[in-house]
Amino acid sequence: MDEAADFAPGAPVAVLTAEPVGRPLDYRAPAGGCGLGDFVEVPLGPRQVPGVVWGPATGEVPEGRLRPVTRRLDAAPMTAEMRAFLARAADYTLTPLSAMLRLATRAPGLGEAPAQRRLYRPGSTPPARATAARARVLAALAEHGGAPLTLGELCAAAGVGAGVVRGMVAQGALVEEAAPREAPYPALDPARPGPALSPDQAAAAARLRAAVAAGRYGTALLKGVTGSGKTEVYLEAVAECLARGRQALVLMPEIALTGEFLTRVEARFGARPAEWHSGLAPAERRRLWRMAGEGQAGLVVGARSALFLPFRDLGLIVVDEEHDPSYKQEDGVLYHARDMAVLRASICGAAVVLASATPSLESWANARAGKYARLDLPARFGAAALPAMRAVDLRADPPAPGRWIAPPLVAEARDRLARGEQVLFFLNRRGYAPVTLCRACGHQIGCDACDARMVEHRFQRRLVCHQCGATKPLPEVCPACGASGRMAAIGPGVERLAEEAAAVFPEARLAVLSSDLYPSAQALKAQIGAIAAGGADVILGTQLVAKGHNFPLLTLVGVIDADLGLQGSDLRAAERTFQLVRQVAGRAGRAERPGLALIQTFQPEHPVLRAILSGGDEGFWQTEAAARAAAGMPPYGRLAAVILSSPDLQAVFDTGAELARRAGPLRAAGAEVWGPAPAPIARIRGRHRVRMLVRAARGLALQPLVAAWVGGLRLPGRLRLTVDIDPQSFL
DNA sequence: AGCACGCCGACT
DNA sequence: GTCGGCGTGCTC
Repeated sequence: MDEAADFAPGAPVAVLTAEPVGRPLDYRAPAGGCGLGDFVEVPLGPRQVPGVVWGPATGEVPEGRLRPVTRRLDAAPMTAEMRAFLARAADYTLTPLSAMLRLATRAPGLGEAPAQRRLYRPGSTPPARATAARARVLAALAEHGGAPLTLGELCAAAGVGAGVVRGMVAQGALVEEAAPREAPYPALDPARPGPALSPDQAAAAARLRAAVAAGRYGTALLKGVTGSGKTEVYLEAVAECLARGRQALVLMPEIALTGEFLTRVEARFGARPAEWHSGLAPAERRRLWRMAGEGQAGLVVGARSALFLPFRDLGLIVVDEEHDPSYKQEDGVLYHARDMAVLRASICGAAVVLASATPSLESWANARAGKYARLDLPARFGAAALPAMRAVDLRADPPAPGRWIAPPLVAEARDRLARGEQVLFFLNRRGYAPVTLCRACGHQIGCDACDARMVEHRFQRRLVCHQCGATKPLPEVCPACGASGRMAAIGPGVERLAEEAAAVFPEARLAVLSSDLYPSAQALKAQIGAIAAGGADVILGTQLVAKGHNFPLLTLVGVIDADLGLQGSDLRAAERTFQLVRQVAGRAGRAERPGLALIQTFQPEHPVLRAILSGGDEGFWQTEAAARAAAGMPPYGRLAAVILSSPDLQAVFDTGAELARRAGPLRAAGAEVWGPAPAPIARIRGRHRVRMLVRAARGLALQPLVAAWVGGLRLPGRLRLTVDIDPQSFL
């Protein structure tokens, strides 16, 4: 424990806590001294809070006034690499260092000694009086192959009371031993033979293995269409990493973390990996956090926050579905998990694999520029071919009024259903209807706290605000003009589509996959599993169906409104639509049966639709890249957004104007500054919002400029200022 | 984040 | 005269 004490007892040290102080504070080293990275407990005002020994004292406060560190905590010290990662991530995202530490210490009971539990195994002496109960206890233990059991397990297995066990311990027939509650994860065996790989897969796997074996930073973009076997390929990289005794991390969009992937890992390595996501029980969270820190968790599969686990020796990070927008954390600390993965890997000498069928333009451009290696898996693995894709021109084949599934799609679906195959209708809109308006006066029901229309959710029988989650009942009487019974649902949501599907396909079993219809991620995953096993004929889904789920019986995908994402002026509208429609279409025909995707649109001649339909990926990316480069937009230029919000409208605009006045140094450095302008959603949760946007050339060090710009400002009252470096969403 | 300090209006 | 509203600022 007391190896390398960098600071002698009483020596001044800087300790970083997760408190909003933001920076390390000076303390005196505790009795026994402490080392860099040690987890400690320090007094802060009237409280005791956990922290990390961050470095030599800053000297901001005279030594005589320093309070001592209370104690060292029983946790593996934070590695120098982890500290460097947090510091660089804080600088990059313009986030206080303390907030980064909070991300990295999301484990309950950090400071407490690891919980122990008592285990029982047979002792050397046989029971003095061999009663039936005592014999059952020994038999129960023998049945478990000699592995020790807890008191509860043993009593249940033997059908005896705790008294029997206690008596046997007293006379030496049983031995009681303490074991850490936090058991290591079962070791994965990288030497097990992997599956047979196609020549393309084998070639890609060999390159990834070599990259991991090199033991230093490098990023590869692994591009392969749905079903091309990307997972098998990057699991070979995982195998290489494990064989070298280093840890591996596979990141997935939270919703894509299903049992299917864990089962594949088990088949490959003989044991399941450790899992990290927001739904984890506190004890499990603590166990994984500690095991990662002790190097005991060889492979962790997790959502984006797993990036901040205290890995001892991380050799590989895989970012699966790397284009997925959910990798960008949009509240609290604003970071992009893909970018932070590359940052962490570059610091700790790990390989990165970015896997996707439809890479982000950022990654595509980095590969083209030679910053990333590029590996393509062209063919689908196995018998299936890519789904055929056709447009349904809604101008020529419109659905009946009040309906949204056009006749060609209905006909095709009937055929598939008659053959016992599954059909998916995709509409990226939760709820029943996006707009509720009064037929008498035209009033639309909006949220009281947000500048947004409320969406009818018919299953819930309420109107829901998709910005703040507020709900209210559907009014019988128009709140504006008082007309009764004139409120009308306008436009389709996935629930309304289900209603239509039930009418058009009365025999079919329907399943609606929308995140709001399930109480927990667990329930949603169970439903996805049931559907994959054939528990439904027609699936109505929002975008979550695009995220890597495999439905073997599915042969027809109908995209109800491909124009939906193209309407806004969002920088990434084209890219997002391309990725989403391609991903959804890729759900069709994974098994032996050929798939078909029908894409409903009013503008089949639109370049994005043409690119989707033609399958000309490279052409699409080149066109998109050229347009972004011409506009100086990411990835060929850099953006930073500043969002001001306050309940006080005047304060928001005044501060925006003040910021605009102070933008001189930014402009002098070559950046453009736009705004202040009301945000597209000008009010959320009662807070008015104003945006400013900074654009700069890629070579410009944007963060220091923005930090100086924003930092000099005195913020009145309840006004909040958020800086979003590399913004993805422009709401 | 807490928790103090502090400076103005409504009561005993 | 005092109680208490929460705006402002500090925590080593």
